[in-house]
Amino acid sequence: MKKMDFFLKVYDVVKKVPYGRVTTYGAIANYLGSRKSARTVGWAMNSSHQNSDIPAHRVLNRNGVLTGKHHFSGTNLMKQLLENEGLRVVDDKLVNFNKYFWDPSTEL
DNA sequence: TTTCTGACAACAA
DNA sequence: ATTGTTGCCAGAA
Repeated sequence: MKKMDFFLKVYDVVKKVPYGRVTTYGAIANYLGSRKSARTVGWAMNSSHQNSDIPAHRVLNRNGVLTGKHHFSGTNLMKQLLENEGLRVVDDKLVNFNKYFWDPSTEL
């Protein structure tokens, strides 16, 4: 296993998130083996911005809140992307989050 | 090299 | 229920 194994796994999982679905940092971290590495998942996303085609807008925190929206190009780009996939966002939070939640541990 | 921080989340008090 | 601390990994100072 290489050093950046964690990053690669994160990328891989995020890229497999189906259209119109979302997942969380914790879910990915848990799938990778450690639920506490959720932070690192977010870090991977930050890095992914300049590396690959990662749908980072589909990754939210456990509350379904667009925590990382501020890191996107615009202020509401992340929100727009989600709405573009048929989702609904109110007050930087995904509506029916539980319904759209895609857990790699369960569905992959 | 040591220390701090960061798109989070769980546990303790 | 709310607040504070701890764990995880990688990068910057």
